[in-house]
Amino acid sequence: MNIRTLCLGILHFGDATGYEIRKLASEGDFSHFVEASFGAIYPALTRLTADGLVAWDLAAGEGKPNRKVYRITPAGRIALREAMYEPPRADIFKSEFLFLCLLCDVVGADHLREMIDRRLAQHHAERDRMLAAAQDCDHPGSQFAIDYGLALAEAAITFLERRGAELVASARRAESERAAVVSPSDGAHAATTTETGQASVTALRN
Amino acid sequence: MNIRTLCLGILHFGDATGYEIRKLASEGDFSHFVEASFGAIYPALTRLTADGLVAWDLAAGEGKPNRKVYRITPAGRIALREAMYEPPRADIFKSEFLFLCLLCDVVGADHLREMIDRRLAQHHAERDRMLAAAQDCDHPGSQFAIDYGLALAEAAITFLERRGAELVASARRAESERAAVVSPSDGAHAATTTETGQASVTALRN
DNA sequence: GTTCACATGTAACAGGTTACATGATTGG
DNA sequence: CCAATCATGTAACCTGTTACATGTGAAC
Repeated sequence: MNIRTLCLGILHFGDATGYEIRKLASEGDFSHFVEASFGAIYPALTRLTADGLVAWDLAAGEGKPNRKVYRITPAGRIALREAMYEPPRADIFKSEFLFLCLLCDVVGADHLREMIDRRLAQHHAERDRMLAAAQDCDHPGSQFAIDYGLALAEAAITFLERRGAELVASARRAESERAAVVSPSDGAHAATTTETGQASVTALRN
Repeated sequence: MNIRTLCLGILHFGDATGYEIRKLASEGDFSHFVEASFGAIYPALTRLTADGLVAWDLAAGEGKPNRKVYRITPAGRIALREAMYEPPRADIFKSEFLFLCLLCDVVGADHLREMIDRRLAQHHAERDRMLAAAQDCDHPGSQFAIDYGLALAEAAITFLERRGAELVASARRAESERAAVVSPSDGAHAATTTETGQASVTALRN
């Protein structure tokens, strides 16, 4: 699904500016399963306007200039409906965090624990946000989507709380094994890192 | 996280060809939280080779030619470790399916039900796959990642089974309301669609 | 004999991100 | 007065996808 369809979907629920659309998509009710940045939204709206699927009015807000309030046109509603009849693509779930967990034996146990705690905190925060959103919401679709996100967040929290410590323990084990092999005494580890590390520092960036 | 890091992570667990890496990333144990295609992996491996982070040997397999078996180098291990110490990006969850649910009142209830059933079937299939993978796996990180995926799949299945019918019912309601407003008698719906639809057909593609 | 799985790679292209550029208003 | 929020937009860049091009061996 492209950004244009996303914009149409958001505008289906009510008029909005590009700024507001981005906010809804990255902080609001839509944020749990879509993504959008300014650089993607503004061009999308321009093109939707050219195609006649949306239109805008300049709102003479209190002093705030250049507020383009977009609305979906009848043609836009039809295009949206059509898009919704194309088979949805498979859900995409990308998790660098899980990748880190998978590679638990290449990082220190302390780092791993910190990452797990941080993720847990994020999930908690997100859950609270969704819980609040679920309250003032009576639209069936939104309710469904929020509750779905809530159910997944709940599951993630439960899992991490139950199994996180276990993973950290195994990382701790790997760590001490590594230390035992590389250097019977302490301190030699850093040396091993710099030895071959010269070429690889930040090699994976850009 | 870029594809190069992904390749390093996979090679950390053992040597593999580009073909195998893609398979692991899109069907194997890694597939639940990463994504990669041939067009991304082969260039990534070429560059990793140039950077000295991986190396390859031509395997003279039984008749099969040109099998480049890649392995991670010591410098590669260090780069991987370094990459794992960068704070992981937030998980990305994109779901066209949930977007469809959100817009339940613009599609027909039958279509919605079909989509939900299909998604349910996909989740079931994926769960079975993960269940099988969890069996022959004793590595703590992999076990953790698989069980995480399993927990989320379970939660999604439970939710969809419990709440799917409800959403379909509300779509059904919206549908009949729409029919009542647009055309008291049946059959006029298609006409409404084509009326303004001319310009919007496939307008959202490309 | 043809389809499937294995196997590698390239090139065009689309799509989106990041950073930049700009400016008003509000609240601490 | 400075930071944050509101508000719009552009351009360079990166990254990855899709489709193409090619070839082998095994199984049906």
